[in-house]
Amino acid sequence: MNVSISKQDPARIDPGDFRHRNLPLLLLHARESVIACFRPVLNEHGLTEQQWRIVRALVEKGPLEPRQIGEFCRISSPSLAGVLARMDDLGLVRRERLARDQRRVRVSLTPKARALAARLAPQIEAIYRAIEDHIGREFIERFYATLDELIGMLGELQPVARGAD
Amino acid sequence: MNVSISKQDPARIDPGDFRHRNLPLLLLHARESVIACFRPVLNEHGLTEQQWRIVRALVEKGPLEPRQIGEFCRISSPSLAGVLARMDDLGLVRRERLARDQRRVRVSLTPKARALAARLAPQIEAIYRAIEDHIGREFIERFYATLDELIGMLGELQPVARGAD
DNA sequence: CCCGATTCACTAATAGGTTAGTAATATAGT
DNA sequence: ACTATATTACTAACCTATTAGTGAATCGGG
Repeated sequence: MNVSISKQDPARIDPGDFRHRNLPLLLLHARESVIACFRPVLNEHGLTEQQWRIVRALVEKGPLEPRQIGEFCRISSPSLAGVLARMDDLGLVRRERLARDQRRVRVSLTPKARALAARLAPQIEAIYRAIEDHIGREFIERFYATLDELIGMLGELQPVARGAD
Repeated sequence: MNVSISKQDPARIDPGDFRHRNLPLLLLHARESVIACFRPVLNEHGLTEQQWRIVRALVEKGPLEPRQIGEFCRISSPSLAGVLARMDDLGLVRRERLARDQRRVRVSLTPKARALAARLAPQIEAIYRAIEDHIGREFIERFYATLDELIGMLGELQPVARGAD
């Protein structure tokens, strides 16, 4: 009699079992759409997205240590090791041990990287303006605020999840 | 006299040259915050995020061809080749050539993958409810709508950029 | 029917992400 | 001073992303 009710068999799965759209997927798609606007100019200058994030962070904040770069640029420590090594090879950054704490490293931009950033920054800003022109400045401003809010609220949810170990 | 005006030297770069926050970075952070809620349960069941996206897509839409999976799950063709091969090895999907078009492939879920999805789906849905409880259902609904809108609007911007080749 | 162009899945090479774990250094407590 | 702990950057192994390019199959126009 209850044949029409799904889930009588726990091994059964049915499209209707997903009441929520895949949010990580939607965010991936959105990010992909945005980055696609910038990737052409980055590639033109031989930079990857991650490298540009780091260059920009160092321009904005001055020399940083790897863990600070990782936190600000959202790059994990293992990824960062490779990225910074390649950037060092390319002559974009310099790495030096701190005298007072031999564990730590100070990463700073080379003149070459500064010149690159100076060439790139206006192009990047132009793309932001083009995006604003197309989809509306208010929309973007609200979007920034929404993302900040989401990150803030999920940040206080995660510790709860970790407590369930 | 105009020393206070930056950019007198085109090779000079200055934190103030960035008037817009890094949007791809903000989206990355947001996505990271969301996926962090789900990753523990996925790992518990031995699935990567990409594998779960594919399983879910096949549950929702039935058997698909690689390029359809790639489009829906936002996975590039080269990545997909590896992901599907590993999923095949794990016994999660089956791949068969179409008789009428030997270039194409049909990917379908195995019973094992269906059982896995049946176990996972309620847990995933529970996490969505926990998120809704914490940050508000309305917020999430608006957020979905905003992301859709952004994707839609950027989708019509990109062809313009490609026209500049 | 044939040939050029397109489509499809795939490979190769390199970069980055995730998880787990390591070695060196520094710090706190005794 | 000395040991236990914590921190920092790093390595290893595996998986995924990006870019470029390949070969097989199909399609469309002549």
